[in-house]
Amino acid sequence: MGYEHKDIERKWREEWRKRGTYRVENDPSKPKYYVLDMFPYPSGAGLHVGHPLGYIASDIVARYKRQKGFNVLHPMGYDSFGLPAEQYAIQTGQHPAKTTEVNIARYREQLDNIGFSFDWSREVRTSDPSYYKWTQWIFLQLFDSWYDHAAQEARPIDELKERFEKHGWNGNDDCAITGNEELDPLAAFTADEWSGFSEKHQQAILLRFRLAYLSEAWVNWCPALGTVLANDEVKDGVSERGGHPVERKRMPQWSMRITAFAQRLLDGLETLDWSESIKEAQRNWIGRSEGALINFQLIGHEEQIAVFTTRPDTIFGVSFVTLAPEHELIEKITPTEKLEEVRAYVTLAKNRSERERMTEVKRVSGVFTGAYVKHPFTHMDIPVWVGDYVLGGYGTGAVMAVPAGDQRDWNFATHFNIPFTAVTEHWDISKGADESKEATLANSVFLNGLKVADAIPRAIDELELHGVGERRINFRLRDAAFGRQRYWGEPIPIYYNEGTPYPLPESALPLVLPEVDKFLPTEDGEPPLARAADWNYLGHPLETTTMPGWAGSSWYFLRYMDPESFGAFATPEAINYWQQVDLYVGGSEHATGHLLYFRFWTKFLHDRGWIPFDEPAKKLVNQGMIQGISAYSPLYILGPSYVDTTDGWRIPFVDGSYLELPGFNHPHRIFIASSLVEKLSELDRTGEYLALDVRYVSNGIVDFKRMMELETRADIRNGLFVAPGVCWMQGVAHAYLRTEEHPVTGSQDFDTNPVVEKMSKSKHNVVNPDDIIEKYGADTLRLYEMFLGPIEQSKPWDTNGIEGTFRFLRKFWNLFHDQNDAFRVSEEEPTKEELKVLHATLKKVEEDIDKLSFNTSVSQFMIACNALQELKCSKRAVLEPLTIALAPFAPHIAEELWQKLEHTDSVTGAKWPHWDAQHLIEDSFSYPISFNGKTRLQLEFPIGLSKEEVEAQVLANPEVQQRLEGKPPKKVIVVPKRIVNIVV
RNA sequence: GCCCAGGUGGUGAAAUGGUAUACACGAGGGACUUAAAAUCCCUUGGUCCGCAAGGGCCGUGCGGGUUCAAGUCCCGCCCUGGGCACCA
Repeated sequence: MGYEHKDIERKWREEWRKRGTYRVENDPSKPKYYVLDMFPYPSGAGLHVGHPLGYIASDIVARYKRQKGFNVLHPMGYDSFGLPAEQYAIQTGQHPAKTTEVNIARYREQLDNIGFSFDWSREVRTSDPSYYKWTQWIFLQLFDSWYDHAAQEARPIDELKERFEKHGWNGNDDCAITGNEELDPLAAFTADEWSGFSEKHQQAILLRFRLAYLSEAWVNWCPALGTVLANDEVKDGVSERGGHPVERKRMPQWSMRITAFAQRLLDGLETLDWSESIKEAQRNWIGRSEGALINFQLIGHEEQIAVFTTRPDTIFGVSFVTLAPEHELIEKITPTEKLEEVRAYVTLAKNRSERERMTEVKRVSGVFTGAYVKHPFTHMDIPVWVGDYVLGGYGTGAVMAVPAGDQRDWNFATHFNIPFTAVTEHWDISKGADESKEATLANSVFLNGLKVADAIPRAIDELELHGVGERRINFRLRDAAFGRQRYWGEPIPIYYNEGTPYPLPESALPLVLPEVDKFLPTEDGEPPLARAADWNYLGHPLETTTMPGWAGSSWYFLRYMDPESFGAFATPEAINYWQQVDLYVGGSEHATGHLLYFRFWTKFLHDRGWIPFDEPAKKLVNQGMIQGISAYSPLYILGPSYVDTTDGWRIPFVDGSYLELPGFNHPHRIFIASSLVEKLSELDRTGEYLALDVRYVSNGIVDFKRMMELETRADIRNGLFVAPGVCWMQGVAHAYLRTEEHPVTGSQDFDTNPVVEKMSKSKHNVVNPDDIIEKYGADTLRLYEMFLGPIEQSKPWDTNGIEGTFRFLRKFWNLFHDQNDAFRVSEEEPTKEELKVLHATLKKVEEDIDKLSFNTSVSQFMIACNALQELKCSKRAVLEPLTIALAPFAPHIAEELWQKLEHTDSVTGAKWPHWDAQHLIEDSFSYPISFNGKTRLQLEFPIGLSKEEVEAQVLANPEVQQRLEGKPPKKVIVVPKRIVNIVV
């Protein structure tokens, strides 16, 4: 009886599906609102309670906006290409498409249980050929484009070709050109020369300008995964997924020229309503720095060494030049007698893994090349060194070393005893470098006496005047690696004619992922696609690498606008109607990956005229993580011993006696499976903690009874548990729950150590939303997730707290029902007080949704419910609008009550109730009377009273008089409807 | 090291410069009940005085400041979480 959440929720899920309640049409007569959640990857683990947090928030906004009269696009789909399915395929032979299908079905089921208002008719999957046809199409457009820096936009490559035909190329006429430059700079050519070039040569040159291009590039090669990783997929020298070692390697590589858009990606941030931390992360990632490019003439060679510096003002402090070990001039300039030594160092430095270089930051290493350059102003000889503190991939791979102004240079110079002088006033160079921007220059000829800020432009002017340098803006952002030596991704629509890449014609799209016998690289190290029979286009070999995970997710928001569109990724009508995403909700871990590529592709599509806006999402909210509370029990290993049981199980255990463990109230007896003991002894992990499955833990105490109940179920291998008598862990074969000699009988509790950390399977702290919904219902789950705290904050999940929201829903239900659960709503006129509760709630909830402050709106509903219960109010005029307002938060119960209120339409379409300020007007206000800011008493006065009247009445009050002890107050401050403060 | 976010009861948290701790959990007490569940009511920052009614003092990471009034604004620190990093 009462609020039967299971029946209600089942009924309405079914009803919504039947009625097509959440279907959205592209209806230009209505104002639009686009709410989007970040694309989920359908992992095999399914959803835990942390995942839907953002979806619930966006669903509330979507439903609210719909009630406010907007046509709301709120779609969902799957970023369904990706590594885990492929890893699983390699292990099991199961086709990734199949695994993905199963995982998606599971995701869908879980999502459906929560009651989201997604329009599933618009679902997209990146691994669906009808979708990736357009991912490939966009790739072809990128291949067909170059970046015109003068116009600051992407243009068709044909225009560049025309330009070459007419004017040739002067070496740098404002075209973006990256990749291969440091190894093989592209020389200028005339129009005549261009015409004389072979087709192959012309294509090779055009490739240097295309926005999707193939080049020899340094890549992060991960041998264990057999693939190339992007910079943001590598963390601490190992792969982000799986933690395998990664090495630097040079190989032909498809890349995206995102660097061409660096300045616009930076500038565009100013226009976005995104969190400051995400914008800052992107700014750091793009890493713009202003400075100068300075050329140092090599002595005895034609070449110059170009360096980039942000401190050209310290030019007179240059005491040596350092090249990165990868620098191409090293071989050339090193005299024969030094060659062996230099080569040895270069080999060593290059082979030092990223990890070593990271952990040995403080270790200075380098070698003198024997070569010298000329100082551009003083014409003194400056030695050239090689040092691994200079990075090959940043700037020009060379620095002018100013030990007096840069700490790293100072360390290097000090280590190798290279002499140097101060370049700023009053500085003791024996103590370190003066990196202060407030310093005044010294020993610097024409810069003497200038502040750093003034010296920099002056130095650049001089460099330009002497033709030895120029103003230069440098970006940290690198071009994005685009090819993956992987099977489960979009095939790159490129074929090769005598080694030259050509685009497939649009008519050949989609280039469907072929069947292969194994999902592994071939014997000679080719990617899996090389295994496919007939992997060619009209006899020409097709590209065998596939696109990275971020390809499909860089434009998916456009496909939702028009998912069926056959002739375009979306029709112009659909794009013009839906425009940008109004609210984008997702995790902040995508700050520099997805969110940057997403913006990049949007800018590109804008430049080429396919979409009318150049930022994908106006407002972005990062939901915080919901953390798990892990329950730890100390792990004591006292040495393995075994007991054979009568039924043939080998019960390994560790000392059968109870242990008094420090910090725990109850004695422990811990048994550990033999294989585990061996493993742990090897690892020497005695004294560490083991995680217990949180399903058995309540308030930090293990509920032994519950554990026994749950573990008699079929799937006993799910997780670890420790009991007074038994320890059992996932993946340990020789463990058994019950023994003859050590029967587990009692319901003896024991303590665990709670630790708040990331919710994950490996920590046994995962809470599954399905379990919560089973017990409390989806509406309670939705409310509770919102009630936990501000959306963007991380917070631990504590199932114990959920009772509060569950109780609230039951109380709300009871407002509509009598003691016998008969529906009873009166048609009486509401009282003034009841109306005040209603309108205060509508006002607060509306304001809070606009601020995305959902926790406070849930509180307000609770306050209203408590107040109405107190007032014994069951009047339609109050409850009906409240039901509409609650619907975005708890749609099932609201729909049920709405129906009971004799409505035949859905509450989803009900107009959001208008709140009226007249119901909120108070007659009087209870003033806190404070003395020197400390509240001492309350006095009630009518609202209409003037400041002076209030002051007079307050001072006339006997209690106030008593506190004043007859002395006149220094000052009395009256803030109407706020406070009275008396200064004594 | 640099950048960003944050620090308030036992816990999750609330508070346009204006009554700090709303709402909820937990805890304690009580009502109803044969009992349990459910529901409802009361208490719940610390501390001191008082039999009590009630009252005093202290309290939003620490130290200063502005203000009639500071969790909120300013200056200087400390701590936690996240991001970046031999980036020239």
